[in-house]
Amino acid sequence: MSSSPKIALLEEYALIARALSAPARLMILEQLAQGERGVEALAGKVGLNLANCSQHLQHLRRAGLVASRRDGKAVIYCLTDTKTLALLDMLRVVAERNLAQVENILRGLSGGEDAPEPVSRKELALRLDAGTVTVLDVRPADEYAAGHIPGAINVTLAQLDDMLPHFDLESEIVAYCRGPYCIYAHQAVAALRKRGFHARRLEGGLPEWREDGRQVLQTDLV
Amino acid sequence: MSSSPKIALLEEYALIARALSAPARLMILEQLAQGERGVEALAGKVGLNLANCSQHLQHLRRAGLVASRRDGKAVIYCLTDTKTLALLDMLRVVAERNLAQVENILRGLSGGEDAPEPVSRKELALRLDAGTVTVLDVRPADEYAAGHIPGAINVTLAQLDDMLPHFDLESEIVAYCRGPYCIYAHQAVAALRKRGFHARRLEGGLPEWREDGRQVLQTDLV
DNA sequence: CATACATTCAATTGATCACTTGATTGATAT
DNA sequence: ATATCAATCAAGTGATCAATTGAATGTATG
Repeated sequence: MSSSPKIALLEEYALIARALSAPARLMILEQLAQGERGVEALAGKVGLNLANCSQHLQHLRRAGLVASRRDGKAVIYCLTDTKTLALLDMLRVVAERNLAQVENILRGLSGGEDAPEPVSRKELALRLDAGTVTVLDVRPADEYAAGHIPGAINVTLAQLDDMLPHFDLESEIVAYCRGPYCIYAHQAVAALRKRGFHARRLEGGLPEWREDGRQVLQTDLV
Repeated sequence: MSSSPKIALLEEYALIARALSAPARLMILEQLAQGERGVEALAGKVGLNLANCSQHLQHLRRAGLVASRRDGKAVIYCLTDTKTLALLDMLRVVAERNLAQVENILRGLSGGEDAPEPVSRKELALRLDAGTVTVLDVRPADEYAAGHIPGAINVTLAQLDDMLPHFDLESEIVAYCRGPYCIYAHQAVAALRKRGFHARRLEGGLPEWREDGRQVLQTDLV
């Protein structure tokens, strides 16, 4: 019951903003950006109670950000619009520019050092063709299997130390993860640089890479 | 008290989203996009209680979206970052793409007809130079005085009917207002088209025009 | 120094939200 | 049909929020 059309419009915009105003829902959206998921899988990944996760999903659906379809007993959710990724990224950009707390946390992730500029997706694509770079996918194995950059090696943070001897101290390493909200790549780069490697983050994550229309490899789902 | 840096980051992003989750605050931001304002002026424009407006402003400041300075007895607020405008516009885009309700309201504003595509700022600038267009500023007189597109005529919706005889039925009229959240231009275009004029909206409003680095004229504040 | 003014703070009320628990729906398999 | 499983619904609790009112703060002016 809105008095004027102006307020009615603003209430719709506010509905979307409200949908983005809970960390749990941002994590759900980050997961859905990787690909469609069932409710139970989402609840597990995000660390939520099943019923709670279902409620968050319906909150997101009311805001038009996700859609669902039935597949047998399961209900599969997905993003309705890849533009949502741009909105999420803009939210991050504004946060990084205006909130000192965000800068502090990011500096903390880099071990107090200044992190190097991320590598653009275009540059990585060129250097992948030229073979002058090692690419690390720092996500959990199941997400790597569901789709990854061709040539990328799947190494979780826990496995990283064991892998160090296999890397070249001279050539550059580029790490990526789920996207701008994911900190795995930050942490991997910090760990590698502390040990003397030349490491940088990829700008964005797999969803952004896919959104660019670049090739994504899927491991057999036997 | 955040367990992990990841959640701490997401809480910061969510803080900004929460700041955008109330229509009143979106209206405040729209006003501040026009230029800096005192608390009382904002409260008046947005139709809020003074104390309430002050609280909303502090909510926005906690999210880093606005900043304040003292000027004598008054406290003047302004946007901290023009990137915020891009975030607000993205919010609108996602809403228009995914919420049927938004489409309904916008169609209602255009009197049930399909509204024509808006005129780009670049096109308007060219046609202003060529003199092949009439530009209407459909905002209140004080906002027009504080800054407007050179050559634009200030006509509020209430005055529009009286001005109709002065307009040419053949040449095109372009109307603009505060920006993407403002519906004055929509309504003016609908009214003009209903009467047979060739009218279109400008894409964005004065803040976006200024953000492009284009000329803005200010009426003397004698 | 006292007064007036603009803004903020503090305390209250009603509404909404996040999360939990337990019951219910919908679809498959035996 | 019955059992089983995934997901949603319903109800309850504690927390947060929006809006209002009245008091307190800080700044300029007499």
